[in-house]
Order: sequence, then structure tokens, then C-alpha cells
Amino acid sequence: MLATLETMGYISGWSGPAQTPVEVDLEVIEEYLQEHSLDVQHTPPTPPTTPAQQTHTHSNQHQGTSIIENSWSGQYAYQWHYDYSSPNKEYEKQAPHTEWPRLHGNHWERGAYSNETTPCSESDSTGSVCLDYPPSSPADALTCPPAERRGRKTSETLPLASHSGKKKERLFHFLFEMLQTPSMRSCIWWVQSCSGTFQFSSQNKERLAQLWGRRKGNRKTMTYQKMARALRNYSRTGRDL
DNA sequence: TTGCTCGGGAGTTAAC
DNA sequence: AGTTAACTCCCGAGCA
Repeated sequence: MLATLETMGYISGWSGPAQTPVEVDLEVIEEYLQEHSLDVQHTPPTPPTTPAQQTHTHSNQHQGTSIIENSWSGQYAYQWHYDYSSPNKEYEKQAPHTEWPRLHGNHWERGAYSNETTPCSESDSTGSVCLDYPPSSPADALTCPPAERRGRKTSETLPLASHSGKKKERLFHFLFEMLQTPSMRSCIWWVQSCSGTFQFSSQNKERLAQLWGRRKGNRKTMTYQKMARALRNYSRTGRDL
């Protein structure tokens, strides 16, 4: 695997209101994903209207991969940081000039989610974005800057519905797929695609978790709590994923 | 008190 | 068949 997860922290203080949900039936979503899986990869990420995105600042670009998640109170968010201390050689060929995020130590971080932590505007990602899929790691899925993605040919990407092989679908694959799916923007959306920051809807996160559980074929209903536990495990293991 | 996140740890399942 | 990875599930602690 390519990336070593070095830190995962959460940022508190995000005070945006919960996203107004759009009711989307799970069957409809799954049908959509199956039928449009090839189209999705070509769909440029339309910037959603979120408080975080409306805040345009400058720093921390490409610093790491973050998961922002607002709770019911809208006060909590996750942040991931990855380090590529042993990058995959093959990937180096593909993206030799990528500025990899830096290490922050193997511990959780806590800080204010403020203007300083929203480094870039989505306005620069209105063009066609080419995303590798499936990414070989959460870092691959979520940290490749749009500028890098734009530089690659679409034909080099793998189809979204590429889980048909033996490999089990991974959670970060699923989240990545959801992030590229316009119909799922009521559940999850990019905050800063350039730094791999995305956000769950406080009202639809359970729906997203249920969809994940169904995708995996779980007997019991997947909950957001359990899905988030799996996400936290990415940080705990801190190894190639 | 309530609602939420976090993290420990055991269990399960699929891939190797 | 054994090992390992990647969850899945449950639980208690802590926070606002």
C-alpha cells in the first residue's frame, strides 16, 4: 500500500448549521450508483454550499487529509493527516511532483476549525477532475490534489464499479465513491477537495452508514457510530492501508 | 440528563 | 489450515 496514516485528529469549533437533507431512497441511490458508476468518475465535484466552504482562506493547502464531521450540535469535526514516508514507486511515476502531506506525529490533534483551517476555495475545482479509482489507500482516495488529478487522463482511471473482483470493498473506497456521486451530496460532500477534506451531513450520516452496511451485506444495520469507529481505526493502525 | 464522540477490545469474515 | 487485515460490535468514559 502507498500511504501510512500518521495522525488523525478532530477539530472542534465548527459551528455551521446542519445540512438540509434531501430525502433519497436507498434503493434509488444504489440503482443510481450501479447504473451511473461509469459516469460518476467524470463528474466534476460541484462545490456544495456549506458554511465551511463559504469561508475562503489561504494556508494549510495540501497539508493532509481531513474528515470533517458535524454533529447534531455542529461542533465537532475530524481531521486526518497522512504521511507518505514510503510512497509506492509505481505511484511516484504517475505523480512525481505531488507534495505529500507532512507528519504531525502519531497522535490525535485538536484545534479550532476556523478560517485558518479552510485553506482553499472549491472555486478552483470547477473544471473536470480526474480521480483515481479505486484508490489504493484512504490517502490516495482523499489527498490527491485536484491539480494532480486534472493532469491525468480520464482513460487512466479505473471504473467506479471496480469492486467486482475478489477484493472486498473498503470503507474509504465507498466514501470516495459517495463523494463523487452528485446524488449523495445531501449525505457527504467535499469541503476542500484540494486537501481531502470532506464533511458528513449531520442529518444524513446515518443514511450513509446504512448504505455502507448494505453495500457490505451486513446482517445488522450499519450505524454512523460503527462506521465512524472504522474510520478511527484508520488512524489507530497508522500503517499502510 | 441527554446526546454525542472517542477509544479499548473482542468477535467475525474474507483474503492470502 | 493458519494467519492477517479490515472491519463489526459492544461498551464505558468523557464532553458540552
